[in-house]
Amino acid sequence: MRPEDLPEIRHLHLFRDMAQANFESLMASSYAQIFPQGLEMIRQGDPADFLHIVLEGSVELFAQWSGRECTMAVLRPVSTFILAACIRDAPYLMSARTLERTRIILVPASDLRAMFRHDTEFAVSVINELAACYRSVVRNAKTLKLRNSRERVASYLLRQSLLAGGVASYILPVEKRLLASYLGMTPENLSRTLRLLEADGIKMDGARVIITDREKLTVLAQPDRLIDGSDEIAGQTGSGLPDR
Amino acid sequence: MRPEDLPEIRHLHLFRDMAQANFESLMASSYAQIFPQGLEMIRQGDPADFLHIVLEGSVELFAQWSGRECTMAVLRPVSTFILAACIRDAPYLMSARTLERTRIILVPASDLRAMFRHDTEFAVSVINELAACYRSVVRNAKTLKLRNSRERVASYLLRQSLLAGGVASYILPVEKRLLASYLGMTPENLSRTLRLLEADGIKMDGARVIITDREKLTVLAQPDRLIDGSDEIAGQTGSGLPDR
DNA sequence: CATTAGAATTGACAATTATCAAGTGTTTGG
DNA sequence: CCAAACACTTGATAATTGTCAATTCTAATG
Repeated sequence: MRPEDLPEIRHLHLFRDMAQANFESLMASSYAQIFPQGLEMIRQGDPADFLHIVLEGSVELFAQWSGRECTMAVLRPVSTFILAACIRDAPYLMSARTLERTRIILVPASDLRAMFRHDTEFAVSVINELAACYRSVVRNAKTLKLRNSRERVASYLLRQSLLAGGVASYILPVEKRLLASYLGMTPENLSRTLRLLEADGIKMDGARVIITDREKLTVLAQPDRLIDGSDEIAGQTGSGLPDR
Repeated sequence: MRPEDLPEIRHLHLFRDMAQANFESLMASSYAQIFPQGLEMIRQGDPADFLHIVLEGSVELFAQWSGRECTMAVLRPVSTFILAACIRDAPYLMSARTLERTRIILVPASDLRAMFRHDTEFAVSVINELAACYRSVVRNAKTLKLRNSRERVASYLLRQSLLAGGVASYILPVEKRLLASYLGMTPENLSRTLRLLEADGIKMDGARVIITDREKLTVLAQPDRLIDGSDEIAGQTGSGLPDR
């Protein structure tokens, strides 16, 4: 692991509050690895031996069943993944593959489990992290069950704009076929839906999204902080989403 | 709270391992409440002030958006709910209503948050509980995205049979319209699907499910421990589901 | 026991979404 | 720069799922 990695990892909520000595001990047993693009680094069902931290590149979490697969999330630096499997010492529920050349830190799950018994501040951080992850998946399930595909696309586009600071135009952060899978639809359906949304305030130009009529898009997307928001730190207002 | 409630609560994984004095302290600030049938006891968006424990009756967790609603889970004794919202001191993401007359213990969220900083064993229990909840929602999201409604129904029916010990016949634990919403479909669609599944090894008689051809149903349902399983305690085999 | 409200079913139909196939565009590696 | 691979789009069609309306069934209540 490079020495310049440590501060970046240390800044993560998960590691921010633990004692320095404990952080160093955890990092001492961890190591970095670089994966080429398109490598399936985690296969669902395998035992969870390492907490993963993305430092560079990007990673797709996906699930498979009966010959089908779907994208569950895309992770970018700096973030951790598959914490829950590590904690429960259980098989991964999702697979992971790199979307580009990616540098990952691997933290042994057993050290992790030992550490939160030893360092209360770290335990509290793990609790907060897991609670946030849980709520994030619940939001996801809500969008899948309550919105149809057109509404999911519209709210996704609006949310991305807000995440980028309310800009009127931005580049999609992922390929469209991957976005389609993430949103629970086929690439063909996404393609047609994006076209149809040109009547509702957006315009596509390749991977560029241009919001031409935010009011109209908002009426369709009905953004909701209990779905599209994220758990902000107390005191921050966050996404600028309405209460309901 | 009744004195006979305490052992039941104490047996929950969440409270099993904490110091007795701490458990008593937590319970001392908690109180019981009885709700009539059909009462909306939690409204999504409200601040999370109490961890809830169902002691008698049953509770539906549901989500609302834009005039629609869907069932997210049904809880029965003895179990806790909305732990994550309490921990993050954030608004509830789901609403809750009683499905029958229900007795609930309310544990103040602030006491809860103070307690896991104070009692390491409790912190570890919270970590394990949250990780299990997270994995449970991920399984849910997987079934929604990877299976069509027929497959969701089939795997639900098979799973319930296995949970009841592999019985060939059992009563549905919830009303069909609620089951439909839980499975992400309309009551009409569920009704028709159940009828169609009579060609695939099941037979319905009111709320009774009769599995007439387990092999055939299994071929359709393709049960998968990474979706239909639950995080068993190490050493136990659990649901009897295949690895893939 | 009769009444009634709500659950469940069924049919007809509409909307949504997926599939298949063909083609266009874009990127990448030799 | 060219060729190949792959993403994306579009059209035609099929499958799935939802909606609306009308019964039938079931369970709770007075």
